[in-house]
Amino acid sequence: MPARRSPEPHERQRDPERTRQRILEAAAAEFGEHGYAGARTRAIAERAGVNQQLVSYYFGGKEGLYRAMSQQWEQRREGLAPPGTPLPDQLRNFALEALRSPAGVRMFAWSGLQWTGPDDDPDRAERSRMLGGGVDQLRELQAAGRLPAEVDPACLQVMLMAACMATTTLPHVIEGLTGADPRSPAFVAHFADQVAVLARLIGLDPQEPQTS
Amino acid sequence: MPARRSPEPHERQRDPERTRQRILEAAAAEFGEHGYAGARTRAIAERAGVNQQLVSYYFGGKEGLYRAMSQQWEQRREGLAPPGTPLPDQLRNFALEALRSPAGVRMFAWSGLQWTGPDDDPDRAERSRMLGGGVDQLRELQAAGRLPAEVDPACLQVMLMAACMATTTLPHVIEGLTGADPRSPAFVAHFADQVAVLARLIGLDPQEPQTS
DNA sequence: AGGTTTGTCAATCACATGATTAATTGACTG
DNA sequence: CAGTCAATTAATCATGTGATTGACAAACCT
Repeated sequence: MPARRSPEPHERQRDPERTRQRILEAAAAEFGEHGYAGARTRAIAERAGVNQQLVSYYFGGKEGLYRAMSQQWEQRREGLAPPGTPLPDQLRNFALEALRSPAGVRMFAWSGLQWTGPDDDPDRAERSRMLGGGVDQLRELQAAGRLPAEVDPACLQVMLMAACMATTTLPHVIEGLTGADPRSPAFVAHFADQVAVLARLIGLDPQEPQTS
Repeated sequence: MPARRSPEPHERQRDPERTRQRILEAAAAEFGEHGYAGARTRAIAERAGVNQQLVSYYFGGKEGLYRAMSQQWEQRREGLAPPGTPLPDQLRNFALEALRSPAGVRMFAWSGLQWTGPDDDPDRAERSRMLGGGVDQLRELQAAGRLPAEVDPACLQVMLMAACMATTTLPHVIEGLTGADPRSPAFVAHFADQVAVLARLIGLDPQEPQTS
């Protein structure tokens, strides 16, 4: 009998960490597809291949699971925009995120509609920390005179983010307007390019290394 | 006793048309706030001040009510963009819609996330009918050489729509970035102006009556 | 090995939800 | 005024839902 002595964590029959992770992944998928109200705890357990009770055991119920998972996603989002990247590319990358982790983008969209106010928003801190950078870049651009004074950088940033998420938030509009499948890799890529084009149109190009 | 003979419809104790309408309005509010899955039939009945059963009586249940109401909203949306209006103003108006009928805009946003495909989309027809105009204007603009060839007019239109809806779809981002209340009339108005500014930045201004 | 803790499961509960049924009330007809 | 139909209500149902309970089994400790 091959009764091994010290099984590697990933081979163990009982691996709480792995189970936790599986539940979180399943939750992201389910919540992403149906939103908080539409998601079913049973469905999450099934997706994860575990017993439903474990959701309560590890996260204290549906709400706790939602919080844990959304927080995890907010943190993951922080690494999304490397500081040095030119804005058009940064935006294109964000638009492409709909391809890399559709569930994450969808969750982000749901959370916007569910948002009720600054209070009871557990992810407020992570979010504002993550979003500061983009606005700063726009402010610099404006200070350099490359953006009209009438532009409010924060608003512009928000509008561009909304634009990037359109394949997720407005698929019905896209389908009705172009006939294309808003979620197909081909279209998302095309759309991401168009976001970059828009950014360039506004004049967010990286300037050639300073003439004066 | 003032037993009047022909009471005006709105004074009658029993007025099916009025009841129908009250239910539809209540439904818009409830569905707008919580989305389809989150909305409660009981809450709709209470808002409307009628018995819950009437929802089934008039609309055949929650789903029927949702369909009826969303269709009504799609139709109402058609009158939103008068043909002659310059694009920047048209966009500003759309952004201001978050003030005039928040429920309508929110419903539109929910429907995007719930959207599963061209099939089982009852409002497809109305939507595409309503959206055609904007893209045409952009195409003309492009044909006139006032918009780079690399721009895909349909995508641009979608991105601008998404931007207009940002006070509704990304309130958490707005709050975290500006500290302002994303739903306050003051901010929505400011944001709508910024949308117009963006439109002008892209060059969607109405051209002064042709020089050549 | 024996006992304790921790991870997992099956079975079940209490409750909210959407729907149904049947009764009631008001309006219109002849 | 009786009778009929439409509008509205109250009471109840079947079911899906998230949560709980208690058994039990694998790992850990000595």
